[in-house]
Amino acid sequence: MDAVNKMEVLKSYLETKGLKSTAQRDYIADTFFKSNTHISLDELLKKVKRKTPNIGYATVYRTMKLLTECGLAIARQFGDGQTRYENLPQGGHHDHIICIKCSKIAEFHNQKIEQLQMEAAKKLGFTVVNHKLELYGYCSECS
Amino acid sequence: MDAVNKMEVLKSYLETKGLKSTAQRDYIADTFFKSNTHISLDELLKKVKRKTPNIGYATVYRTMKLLTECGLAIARQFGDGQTRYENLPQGGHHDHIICIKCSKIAEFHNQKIEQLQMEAAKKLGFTVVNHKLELYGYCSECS
DNA sequence: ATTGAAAATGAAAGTTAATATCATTTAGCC
DNA sequence: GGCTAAATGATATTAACTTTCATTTTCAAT
Repeated sequence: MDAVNKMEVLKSYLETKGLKSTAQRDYIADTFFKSNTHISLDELLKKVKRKTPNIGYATVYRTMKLLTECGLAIARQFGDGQTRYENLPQGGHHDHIICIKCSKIAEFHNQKIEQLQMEAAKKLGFTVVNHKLELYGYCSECS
Repeated sequence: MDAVNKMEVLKSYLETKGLKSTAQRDYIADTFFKSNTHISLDELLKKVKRKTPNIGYATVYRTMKLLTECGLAIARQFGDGQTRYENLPQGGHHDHIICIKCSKIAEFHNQKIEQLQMEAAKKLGFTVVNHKLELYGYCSECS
């Protein structure tokens, strides 16, 4: 799903909820959808303010809350005390590795790990539908 | 590793760091080691205050920071805005698989998965010191 | 056992991020 | 265009975490 499609999903979500659409919210959402990192509210606000300096923190906060609510964003906490919002990746699911010193986040995907997960779950009688895998360590610059 | 062993690990950690041992810290640590849930600072403070009402929040905070530092506790955030501390389970590290219908939690451990994690991290220049793996799905009774 | 330096404590203050409030503005239906 | 509900932006509040500081305690060296 690309940014344009996501905007459409958002639009129809607003309609079903009887909410109004505004230039600010659209711009915040669009900026978020075009970002490819795990972005915090402050970072997103800064980005948005470049073109629209009068947008307030509260509006960014409320927009991200809305996007999280309708599944277009995922709120994540990596332990540095800040909530980061994950834009649903184009290539589907991925896992994270987080530097415990500088908080840098890298992404990876390993099919074999996922297969082993399924097998481990099966042994316990479970059927996996989703998972969360986070590695914590030191990045090349901090080790 | 049981509570007694953990106290010993803590003690030797304090020694190597040149830190002093105190009744308060020992009691907080012991209380934590004997807990089996993911406990928050407030909860732990409350527990500790039952027998030692004059212990302060800051001391609990500092003790848990210390335990996290030396690997005897793991700080986790489940998205409710509170940090919870996980007591290292007796059987060593394990991962969780959670039933999304009945919330049953099973535990498993797979050495091969951990190895693949290390490898994936290495490719990205990271050194792993810790990880978090949670599978979500249906247990045998709910599937 | 006494002493002195370094660390620990507890209370309180400071910090940070998240959330709520409120007066004003805006969207969208009539 | 006018009306009503929602949105906005600034600010205030809250909650959790972290630091500060005066006092107390530990422990190693007498």
